[in-house]
Amino acid sequence: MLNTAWRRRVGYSEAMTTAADRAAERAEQRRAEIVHAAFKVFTERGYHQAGIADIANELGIGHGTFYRYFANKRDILMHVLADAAERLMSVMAFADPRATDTVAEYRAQVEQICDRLFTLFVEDPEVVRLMFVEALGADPEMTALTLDTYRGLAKGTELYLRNGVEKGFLRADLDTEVTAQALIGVIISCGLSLLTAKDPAAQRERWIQAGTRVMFEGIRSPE
Amino acid sequence: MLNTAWRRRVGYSEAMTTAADRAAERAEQRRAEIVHAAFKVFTERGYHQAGIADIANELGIGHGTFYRYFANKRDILMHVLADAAERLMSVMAFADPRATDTVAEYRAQVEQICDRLFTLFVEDPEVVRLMFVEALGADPEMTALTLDTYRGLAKGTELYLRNGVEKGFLRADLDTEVTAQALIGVIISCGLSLLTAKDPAAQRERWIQAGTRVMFEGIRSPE
Amino acid sequence: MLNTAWRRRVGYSEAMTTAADRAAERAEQRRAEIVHAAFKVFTERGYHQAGIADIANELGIGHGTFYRYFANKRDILMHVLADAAERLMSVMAFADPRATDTVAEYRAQVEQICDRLFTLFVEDPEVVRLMFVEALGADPEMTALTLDTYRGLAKGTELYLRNGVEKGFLRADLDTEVTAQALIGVIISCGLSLLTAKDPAAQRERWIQAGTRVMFEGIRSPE
Amino acid sequence: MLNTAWRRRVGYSEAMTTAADRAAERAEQRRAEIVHAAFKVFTERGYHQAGIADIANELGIGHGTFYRYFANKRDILMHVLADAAERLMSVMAFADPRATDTVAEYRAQVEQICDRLFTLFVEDPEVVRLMFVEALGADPEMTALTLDTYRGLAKGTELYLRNGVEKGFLRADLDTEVTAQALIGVIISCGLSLLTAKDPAAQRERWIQAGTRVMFEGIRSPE
DNA sequence: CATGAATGAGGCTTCATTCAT
DNA sequence: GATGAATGAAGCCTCATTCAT
Repeated sequence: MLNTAWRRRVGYSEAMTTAADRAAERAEQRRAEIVHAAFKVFTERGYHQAGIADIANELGIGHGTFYRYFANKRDILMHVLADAAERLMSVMAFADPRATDTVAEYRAQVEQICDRLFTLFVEDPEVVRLMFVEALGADPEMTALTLDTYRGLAKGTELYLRNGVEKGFLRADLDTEVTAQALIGVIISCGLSLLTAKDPAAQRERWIQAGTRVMFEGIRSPE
Repeated sequence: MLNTAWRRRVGYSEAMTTAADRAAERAEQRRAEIVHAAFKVFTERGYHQAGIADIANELGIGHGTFYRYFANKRDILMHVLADAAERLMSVMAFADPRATDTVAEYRAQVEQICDRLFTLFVEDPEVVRLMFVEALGADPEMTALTLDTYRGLAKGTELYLRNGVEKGFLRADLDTEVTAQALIGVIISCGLSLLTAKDPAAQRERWIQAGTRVMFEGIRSPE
Repeated sequence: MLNTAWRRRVGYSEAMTTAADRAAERAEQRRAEIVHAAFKVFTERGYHQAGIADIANELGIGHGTFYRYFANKRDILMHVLADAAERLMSVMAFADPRATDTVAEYRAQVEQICDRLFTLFVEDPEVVRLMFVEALGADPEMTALTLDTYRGLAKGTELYLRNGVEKGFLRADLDTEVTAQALIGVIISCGLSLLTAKDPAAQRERWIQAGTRVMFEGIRSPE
Repeated sequence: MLNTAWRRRVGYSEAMTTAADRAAERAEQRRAEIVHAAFKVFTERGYHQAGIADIANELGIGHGTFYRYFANKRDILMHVLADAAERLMSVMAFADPRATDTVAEYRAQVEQICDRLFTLFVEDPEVVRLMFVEALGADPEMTALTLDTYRGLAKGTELYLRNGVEKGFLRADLDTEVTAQALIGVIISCGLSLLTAKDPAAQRERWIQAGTRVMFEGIRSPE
């Protein structure tokens, strides 16, 4: 379940009618705006090069206001990353690991996940930039946190592999843990690649094709 | 240790007795020491958290001395990364892409490369940290440069795949370019994984096994 | 005192009640305070010996505050010099070059200008110090700029001389350009002289007398 | 006799045959070379912008060597200025203040002095740059010293004026002290003017003409 | 609540000077 | 004597953060 360190807990209550509630709603909206602006700024200039003033500027608010919503620069980074992670997760966690019973089914499932994932990469390259670049290098603690997140993604992926092994349509001796990490590596590489691709949409297709081929059949020629 | 594998040996003539030569040699040694110290400091604290003073302190030299050998902080980063890249390359570029004629031969070759590569990852995790973490996130320009480097690694890897396709022991329709990038992703993921592994040496073996299995045979169960 | 003569009055509308206006006014006042402090510091220690911290200290403000109002050390120098130049100009440019028709009138005009000018020199020796010492030697570019300023002063002085030549009360063959520069030289020399004079006020009178005598009649004894 | 603060005392003994003497001679020569190089460097970049390394570089010597001949950067400045002052003095002190008995004779003398002086300005603008720019603004102490030097030059000039007053060919009520200072001002202005003149040689002539005309006859038209 | 003026810790970099070789 | 490697004081500047309005 990923790591919870940068998970936002946004508790909307269903009835939001009092003035205080409306204020809280507006505050929450403001927070979201700031996160959005920070997303853009961190992506464009990089976390360290970006300043609080840049974020405030982006929104046309005073930079003092920023501190009414976030404790400090690190805090907003955490929230931005939580947002990015959530977007990533919402795509990857869509399917049910135990829903497939045959290679064909699983393959279809993988293709679907990849399709959605790589679409995200093409449409929101900021997510890639944040998750695979800024989060990784912000500082040692951030690096550790990010590696934990990657491991979390791998754990999620592993569930699919284990399902396949248990149901017998994947190799019985598959090292599900390491293999899952390797697959995450492929995904990261795809994300980074699309970041600078001239025609990301076209590349996306190739990655889906090539990725699933290797994943399922390997590279070797059928004898 | 660190300073031998990757140091540019400019080919001094065997007679190295003049004062100028000795001075040049000592200067080169100093540069290497500083690079080594920066390696450590950047790895431990991260590029942005690290200061020139930290590097100088590590060596017990005045921080003014640093500037006799490197123009500025960015300069030393470039040199450190060049070193890291060279170490990585020297391991990956060891084999001859066109030397193999069968899957078995190629697989042996891959296993050997992985063996050497993952050994580097285990023994010099700093290289991993520098190449896959710090280089990526230092600043936008560095990010671009690093992605270029990754692409270069992929291009190198592609040569092996193309050889296999041409010789017929790899699938004819293999998308060598994307597949090579995917393999680089696996390598990156392995590096990052070993970075925080409890028992990196043990993990190394699993990665070699699992990695080559997926790569050659895919994950699917033989029907 | 200092801050009134030369301050650019941007013509605020009489109703200056909005917060924004008051803020702008305070900012302008702050800028003026900093310029004033810099005036003092540069005069006392010299431009190169003075530090931003000295200026901030002089005002009892944090040195970071300085940078909210001026881009850098060079910037404040430019502003200080602009102020000094403006004060100098406002004294010299007071009279109308074409207003005089006889030697006597012109001489009275010159005496008045000198009176005002040398009064400035006595009362605000900082202006002299800044314009004739610091500005000249700050750096090669500043030197060129300052020499240009001197030339501008000479150009202004030349207008008076040309008026006299045209009206016939000054020598027809007067080299107005060079003579004007020579007169500026006399003024500079006076300023520098008063800078270290024991009794500047007394010296001032002598300069006015001796200066105008030489200027109009030369040094030679009437035969 | 100027002020002695930056006067070099170079005591050549007539017999210079022993090894020690030859060494001393070579040392003296080295000192002169360094002064010459510093002259150039200070002139080109300005005192503060110039570094000891620049001077050493100019000569192709190690910058440590510099300190074997001069105590510090300020020391070399003093020597350079002494050199410049000497050159200036040697031109101005050429004539005998008491040698003239008529206006015509004195005027000829002045023209000769100006001729030599302004020739120096044209041929060695570095002297001007050093004496009238760098010396003035190096630091407060230097400024004071330089103003003293100017006063010394004025004192020297005053001797000529006093001679004229005593002999009756200059106005009896001439304020010789201030007038002398004014004349120095004209000379300074001339020097600075020639520094940036497009055709210094041509300007030189105009300065001599215009300068002596004003000095002797004033600017007023003969009635 | 919003603001932005004020702050100062912190970091980079320069360069005059020293001193061992 | 000559050298230049080493040094660290000194100074500029940035920017995250605070807080009075």
